[in-house]
Amino acid sequence: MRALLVEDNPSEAKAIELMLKSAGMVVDVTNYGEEGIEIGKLYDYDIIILDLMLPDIDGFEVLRSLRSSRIETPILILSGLDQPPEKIKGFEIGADDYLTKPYNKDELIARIHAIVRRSKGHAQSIIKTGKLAVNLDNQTVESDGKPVHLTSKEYGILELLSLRKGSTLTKEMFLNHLYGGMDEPELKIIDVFVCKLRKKLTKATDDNYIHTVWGRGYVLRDPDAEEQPAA
Amino acid sequence: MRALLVEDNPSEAKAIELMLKSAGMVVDVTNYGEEGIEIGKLYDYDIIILDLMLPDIDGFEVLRSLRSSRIETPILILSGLDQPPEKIKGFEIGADDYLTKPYNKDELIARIHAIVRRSKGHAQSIIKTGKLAVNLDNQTVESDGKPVHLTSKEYGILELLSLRKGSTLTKEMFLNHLYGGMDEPELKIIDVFVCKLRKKLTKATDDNYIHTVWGRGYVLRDPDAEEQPAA
DNA sequence: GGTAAAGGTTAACGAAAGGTTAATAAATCG
DNA sequence: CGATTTATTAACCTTTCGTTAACCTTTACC
Repeated sequence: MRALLVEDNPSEAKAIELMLKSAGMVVDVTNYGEEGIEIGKLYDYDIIILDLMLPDIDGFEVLRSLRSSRIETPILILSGLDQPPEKIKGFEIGADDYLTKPYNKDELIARIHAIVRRSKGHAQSIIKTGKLAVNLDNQTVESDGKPVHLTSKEYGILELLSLRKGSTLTKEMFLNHLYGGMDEPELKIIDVFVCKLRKKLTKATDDNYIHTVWGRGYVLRDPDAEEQPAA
Repeated sequence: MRALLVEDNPSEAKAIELMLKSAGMVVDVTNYGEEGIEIGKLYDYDIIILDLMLPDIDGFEVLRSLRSSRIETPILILSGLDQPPEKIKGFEIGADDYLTKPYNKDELIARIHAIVRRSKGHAQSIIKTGKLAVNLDNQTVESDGKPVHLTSKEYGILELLSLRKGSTLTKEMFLNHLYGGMDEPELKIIDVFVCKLRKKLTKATDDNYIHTVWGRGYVLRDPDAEEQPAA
């Protein structure tokens, strides 16, 4: 999961960044609203966390600007103010959730998980595909109840496949989901992780869940499913 | 599907080109309005995507020039301006749709698909012919609900046949639909793909959909249909 | 703080899929 | 029948994918 944090206060930013990373997220941080707009448009984040109190631009401006650029990324607003008018204003122009400081870590993480899940059309935080069960909250995977150990990148691949199961995802999308900032490795790394992941999954399930779509990417599909309307 | 993109800003052009290609289109790009007019007349595109803000010529001039040359290719206009007078002016002289920047990728692709479909007289994005169902949006084919795997060129042949089913299409038309720019292979390749495609389709349907019109080309026809009024 | 283990990354190479050409066989027309 | 067009197959080349091993980086633990 890839997140963008827009927070002007550096120490506050660092604190939140650590919270997010401890929950397994890939996090990009900016202390400037303008920059937030810029890179928010540039990359495809799973969520943008936005502090309302920015020095150069009002947080609402960032939100409005992103939305008017048709950026559909879910946005969670953080705020010290608990003023109802502000709150309502924020929701109206398209924020997906609103959290008032001080908030606690677990609540922040839980809300983020819920927003991202719902934005991809999943009501539950456990996504089941055949014998596989991917738990988005604690980033674990089970096969028929037995835990499957995955490394964090392997999990990242499976997470994206699960969130968008049934559709073909390009390697670029995986790269985008797995890495933050500018230091992306080579595309080829995705092949390697898919290979490792497949090996672990077939060992655990005796089935093949990840299908290759030549020249396009990969799809997650339930091998027991009757019919596939195609993606 | 073959598209011509006329966009003066090179980085913008590259971005859009990638979007279109990721949706499986064959794309030619030009950064100049004059050139857009020229190659727009020369080749038979399924759609022309036109940015209004060109350095040498006004986008409307391109549009007007193409239309006055009896080029009926559907044209989608992109624009940074959201001024109603401009908009109306654009539609009046024959644009088929109008999209204001910034737009999002899915919307752009969806509109293009819709325009091309309608320009060939199809209301739905799934074209059914006997047991065959060709899904133009995700480029998949089904026979009685079962997926038929086609390579991208094979699909390209069937796509054009479906879009213009009932009419005889020359090999040149297929070549034109399948390849962009100047690097077209030999005409003969169409025979080869039609052969491969037929083989897959008869295997999947036990029927013959693609008929040869000697000396002219190929037609897609429903084998169960009574009578054919000729193309 | 040093060291082993685990994870991440790159490089390399063979396998597979797709695209193209060329060659040959079959069909159609005059 | 001969000329031309089409059908089919095989061979070839290119791109993409799968897999492994080696190498580097981070983490965890003593």
